[in-house]
Amino acid sequence: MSSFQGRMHEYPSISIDRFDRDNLLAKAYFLSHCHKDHMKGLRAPVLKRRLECSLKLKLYCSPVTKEILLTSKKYKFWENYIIAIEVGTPTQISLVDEATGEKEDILVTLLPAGHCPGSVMFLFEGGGGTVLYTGDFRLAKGEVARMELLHSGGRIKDIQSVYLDTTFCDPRFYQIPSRVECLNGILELVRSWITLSPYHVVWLNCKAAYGYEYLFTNLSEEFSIQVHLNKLDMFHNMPEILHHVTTDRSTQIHACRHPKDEDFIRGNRLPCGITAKDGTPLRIISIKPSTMWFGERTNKSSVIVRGWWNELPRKWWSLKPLGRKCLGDGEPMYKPLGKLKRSRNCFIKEQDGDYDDLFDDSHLIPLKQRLQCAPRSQLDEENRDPEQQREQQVDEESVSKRPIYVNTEFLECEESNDDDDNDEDEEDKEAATVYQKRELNPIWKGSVPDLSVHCSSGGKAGETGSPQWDMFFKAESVLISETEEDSEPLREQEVCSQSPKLFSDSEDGDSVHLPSQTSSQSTHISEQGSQGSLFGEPNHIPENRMGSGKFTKEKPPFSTALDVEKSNINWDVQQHHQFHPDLSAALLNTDHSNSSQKGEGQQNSIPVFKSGSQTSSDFEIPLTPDSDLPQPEELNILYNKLASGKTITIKAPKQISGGKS
DNA sequence: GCGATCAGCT
DNA sequence: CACAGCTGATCGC
Repeated sequence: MSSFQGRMHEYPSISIDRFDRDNLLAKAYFLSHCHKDHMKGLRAPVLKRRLECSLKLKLYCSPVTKEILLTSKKYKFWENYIIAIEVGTPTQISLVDEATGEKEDILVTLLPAGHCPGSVMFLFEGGGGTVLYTGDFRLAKGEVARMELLHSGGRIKDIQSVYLDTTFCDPRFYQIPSRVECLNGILELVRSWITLSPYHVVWLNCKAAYGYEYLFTNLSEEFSIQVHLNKLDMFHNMPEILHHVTTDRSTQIHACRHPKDEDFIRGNRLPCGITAKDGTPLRIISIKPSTMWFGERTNKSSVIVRGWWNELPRKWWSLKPLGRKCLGDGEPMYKPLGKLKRSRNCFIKEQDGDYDDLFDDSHLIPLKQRLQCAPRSQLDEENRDPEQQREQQVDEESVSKRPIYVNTEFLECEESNDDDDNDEDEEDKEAATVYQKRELNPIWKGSVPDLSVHCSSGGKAGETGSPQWDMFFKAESVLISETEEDSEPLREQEVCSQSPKLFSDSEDGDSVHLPSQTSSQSTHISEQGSQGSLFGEPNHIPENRMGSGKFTKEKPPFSTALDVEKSNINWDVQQHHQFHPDLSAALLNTDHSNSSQKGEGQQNSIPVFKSGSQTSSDFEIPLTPDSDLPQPEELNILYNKLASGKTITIKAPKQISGGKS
């Protein structure tokens, strides 16, 4: 849940992404995107009543957000109160006090946020100054810098405040792979799986309602296989998406949901209940896209974790991510991080007393967690560690060149509008306040053009260097788990497109009834809906944004926002069915050799398959206390049995007293 | 019956 | 932790 309460200091009469409590008195509403945690109160009867009594009250959002919102019956009553604003089109809005008739004009500009279809940031300009509300956003390095509407007269606009979600402004997310990297990895994994046989299917475990569409469309494009979804109506005016998704269950790529879909997958069934016509059990892997994953572990050796999850007793490891201490008791709040400075490091305290305490309690945070990111000119070049210098070099290659001065509670930064450093000594411009979502999120990174973060952390983030994500994402081999059942080896056959005849549409007792499965839905593409960019593309699409290679054929909507959040994929890959003797025999040898190379020094690692030339297969998850560790001999026996296709019986884990069953 | 809140889960 | 949800229980209207 976003902790932003809906209102900004500068424009307290408008509400953004919150529609309850005090926000009921707003003169205008703004919705950045259609995720539930940004829609609190939006369907409340009290708000509906207020709408009906008002002549002026409107909700402003992007055309795509409007489309999505009105698709839902629960929000249909908004129909006459929504005004869609095209992305990248500064629009004047009058805020009218209906009691007194007082009027205030503000200019609002929607900027592409790259978070999910229709998602935008709001730039407000008016009597209260220029403020930017980012909402949830995901933008590649340099992408904001290219937004012309954040510039004026060749310079960045004087942004007084940035209202920012700092969820991923944390050293733990010291590097998140790009959408392209994640997409490449997923494509290869899916390719390696679905080409094995028509019975090999993929389930995309996508929790959020929107934000994975780029994944669906790229998968569909690459393999000419539409992705199965429960319903498509929200996309009926979005042909770029609609073309790649289907309600026809007879496909090898699924993103369908069911209230108990995890149970379905554990039982080797797809949430939609589809089965192969000839009764052959499907072989399902689940892929769980996750950005949080990249913050949950500091030592990431492999993004792809294959097999074993169901078969080994759970007591052998703990899957809990590393915990994080939380300061205070608290209700997370948006609080000012500090002043965004043009060129100096001096901090101007917010006059509002509510924030005075913010800058006095940085001592609460262990020194190690503090980030002191001084401007380059202030850094002692010789004293910086190699990692720091390396990061500096990386940053220098980017458009953004200016560092931000960061500590745990506030940051100061410099702004540059050009590529040189000529404004080092520039006078202070109007300061900007950056609001952060949680007190523990210390880093603010480049929401304003031409800002970058140069950090040296005392924590672990800087110790291991930046991961090379492309290495993690290479799917070289597949480890397949086993079950007690003996299965007939499958014919390996090329699969280049879906095989509709393969699957049975008849609903057996266990299958799921999906309400909206009409054949017309999967084929009908409306041509009426040119509602702006589905992914909030900038006014101009930078050349070479997508690099080279296999993405050159991508369509524009996906070439502009393919670079940050949801696409950070953790392939929590689970294999949920029978062991394929031939394949596994070959692959298990690989695993075995990897495990052998590890030696005794790393016994608390889960065996995983590694990519490319990497030989280490560490995946460091702490052991559950008092658990037994499988000895190498046991593993050898296990591997050999698996390799030869024998049945393996796993002992039930011991009950740990006091623990959950 | 509905909405709000909370706990629990993924 | 928290991403973006969901379900179920409880309480008040």
